[in-house]
Amino acid sequence: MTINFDHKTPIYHQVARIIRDAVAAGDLPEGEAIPSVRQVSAEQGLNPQTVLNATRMLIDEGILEKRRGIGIFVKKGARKTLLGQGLKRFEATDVPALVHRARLLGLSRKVTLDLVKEKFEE
Amino acid sequence: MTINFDHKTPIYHQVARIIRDAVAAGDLPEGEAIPSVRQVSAEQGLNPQTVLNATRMLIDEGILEKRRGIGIFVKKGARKTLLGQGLKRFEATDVPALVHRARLLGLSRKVTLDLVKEKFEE
Amino acid sequence: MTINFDHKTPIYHQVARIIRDAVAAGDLPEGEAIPSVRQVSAEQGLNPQTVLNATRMLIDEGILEKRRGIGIFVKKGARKTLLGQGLKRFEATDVPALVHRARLLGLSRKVTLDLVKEKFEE
Amino acid sequence: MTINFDHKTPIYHQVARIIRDAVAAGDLPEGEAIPSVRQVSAEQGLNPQTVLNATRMLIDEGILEKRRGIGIFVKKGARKTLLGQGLKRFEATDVPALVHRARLLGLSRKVTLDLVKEKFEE
DNA sequence: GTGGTCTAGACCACA
DNA sequence: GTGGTCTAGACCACC
Repeated sequence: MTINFDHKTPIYHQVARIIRDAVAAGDLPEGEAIPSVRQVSAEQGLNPQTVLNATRMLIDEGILEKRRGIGIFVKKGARKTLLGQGLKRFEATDVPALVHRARLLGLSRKVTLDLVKEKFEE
Repeated sequence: MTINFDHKTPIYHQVARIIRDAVAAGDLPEGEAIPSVRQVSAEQGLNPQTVLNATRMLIDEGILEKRRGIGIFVKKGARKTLLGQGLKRFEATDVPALVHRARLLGLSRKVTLDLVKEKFEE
Repeated sequence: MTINFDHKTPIYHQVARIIRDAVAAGDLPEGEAIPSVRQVSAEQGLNPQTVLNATRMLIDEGILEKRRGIGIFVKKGARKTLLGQGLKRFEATDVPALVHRARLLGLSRKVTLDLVKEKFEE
Repeated sequence: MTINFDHKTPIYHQVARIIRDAVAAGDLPEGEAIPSVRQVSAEQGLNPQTVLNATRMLIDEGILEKRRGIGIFVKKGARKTLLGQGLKRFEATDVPALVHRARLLGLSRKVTLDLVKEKFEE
């Protein structure tokens, strides 16, 4: 769990990404509570507001849900939601972006595929 | 040459990107002057400072160079620099990021390669 | 901390110089935040942009680093970097330039050394 | 005779420096005409105005003199003037600046003198 | 004509 | 609170 403070990407995005990955990987099981905002902010040296921003983002995305007075929980079906969103984004954004860049660089289809294949085998 | 004022990426980044692409594509030949800051700012309805921000960025990157009192020129070797940087980034960052995401989604090598291949053929 | 508004060297260069010297002297310790852009601009009667120009310069030089939403900090190793750069410049540029000028003026080695020695003792 | 177009120092300063050095070295003898503005600007790819700026500067300094309709000449006593100015500047500006920098770097008198001595012997 | 610098004042995202 | 970006408008040195 590493936060990059000088990075261009906002810290609350980084926190949200870490939580998302933990849910997708099953480290934060569905239906269970996530660590409290207070705890996370203290452990990581973050402003509580920043951590709250991250959870708010994930609640909006339908990954987490707040139960008043108790805590924040991983929503039922969160993993499925995450994987679905991820796949959609992968097909509609990530792959096209890669192909676009490959074309700008003048790379052939074969060279590009070889690079991806090679990386996959590492 | 279109600037998106609503987009969250800073205008001067967009301008820099446009110039970079024009240099990489050879539309702005090496050794030649680029349009003056004032001309661009007038044409695009931008503040000269904003355009200057973009050129400063590209000068720092070694793509452009100033000649006192005359204007801003495309540096010799700029295309090579750009393509080199781009290729390096493609191999070291873009492809690994794609593969990483594919793995998180549980996509097989074959499925991923098919998605890329398909996009390439569009 | 004095800014000379009449001097021909840009104000933001003067500000950068002041910060550099403060870091080199240890007045701004490594890892600590420097005074905020707004504070400095208010105290010195400068435009925030002008102060920002100086900090941008020093960030590019690797002396300072930003932490999102918190402030600008003296980078670890900044003093060493500064003194290293300074010494390198002193040996490779300043001393040769002095000797070159002495030779153009037809000054002997002894006379030159005496001038330096004398100045040192003031 | 090399002009650095991207250098921070103005081109007309560079031109003036070249002429000054040529006079001091005797390559442009006192009483003789210097190459015409037109010729220099054509040969070096400079704006005539730029070359004029340099000569005007040197006329102000008492190094050159204009003879209407004939050309620009090296003034009698120019070498002496140059060497005098140079010596004055050397003592009052160059040496103190070097010593100041040495002190900022924490260099002792001995180390500094050794550096100068060493450079002198090259 | 070119870019360089500075000011004043505004709005925004982030912590 | 922090810095980031943008605009409008001014003056300057340089070529």
